[in-house]
Amino acid sequence: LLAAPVDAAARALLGTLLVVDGDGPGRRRRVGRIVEVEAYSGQDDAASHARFGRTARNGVMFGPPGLAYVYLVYGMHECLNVVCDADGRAAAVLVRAVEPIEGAAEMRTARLAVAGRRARSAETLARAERRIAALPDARLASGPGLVTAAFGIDRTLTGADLLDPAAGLRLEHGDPPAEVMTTPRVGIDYASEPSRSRTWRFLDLASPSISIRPASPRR
DNA sequence: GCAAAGATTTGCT
DNA sequence: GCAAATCTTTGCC
Repeated sequence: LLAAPVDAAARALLGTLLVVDGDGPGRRRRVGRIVEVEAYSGQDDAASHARFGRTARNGVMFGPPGLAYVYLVYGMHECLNVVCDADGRAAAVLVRAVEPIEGAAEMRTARLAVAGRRARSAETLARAERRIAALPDARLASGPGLVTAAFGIDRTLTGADLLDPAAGLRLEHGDPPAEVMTTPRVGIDYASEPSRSRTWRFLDLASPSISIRPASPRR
């Protein structure tokens, strides 16, 4: 399924469950439904990390489907990708938003921990804590950087097999959305045409957890 | 070696 | 609505 061309694989990932096992009192089980993704391809895609060919960072994108590719953007946010397409072909699907199903309290705790690490002053920390405490469960993982914050995912997981039923972070089967909307990808204005306009963002408009971005529909 | 820019989020004007 | 925060990656000299 994930071995398909990356746009088809991205569609197929919508509705799939993202699962983090609990391994103690400090890290409890979390489950969410993937409701927004973007497809990225190889050298034919001017928006992809693989557009310059194979490098130290993107190497895993050339590997077999189902591996995790986690990278740091803007020096502060980690983003989770699922490697797709056949082994040897660079492709990955960015997980942009997840709808919490189980363990929302744990996700909120994880969000607070990230905010605590980042805050530069007591005032901004208090403000951030109030903001996160007031978030509806559905908004805890409604952005690529928020998915990793809520699920406790970082770059050390790059290369992990998300299809392994025994993995601490894994994908599990979930029901696909009734209707899928497509738009151009977000935040890739640096890319040339036709890559920039390619409609490789896929979302479940019925979900309350999709990200709110300039290129996304309003709710 | 160096400089530039980034698959984002948050807070303030 | 705009710009800062923050650090890694990558192209190029």
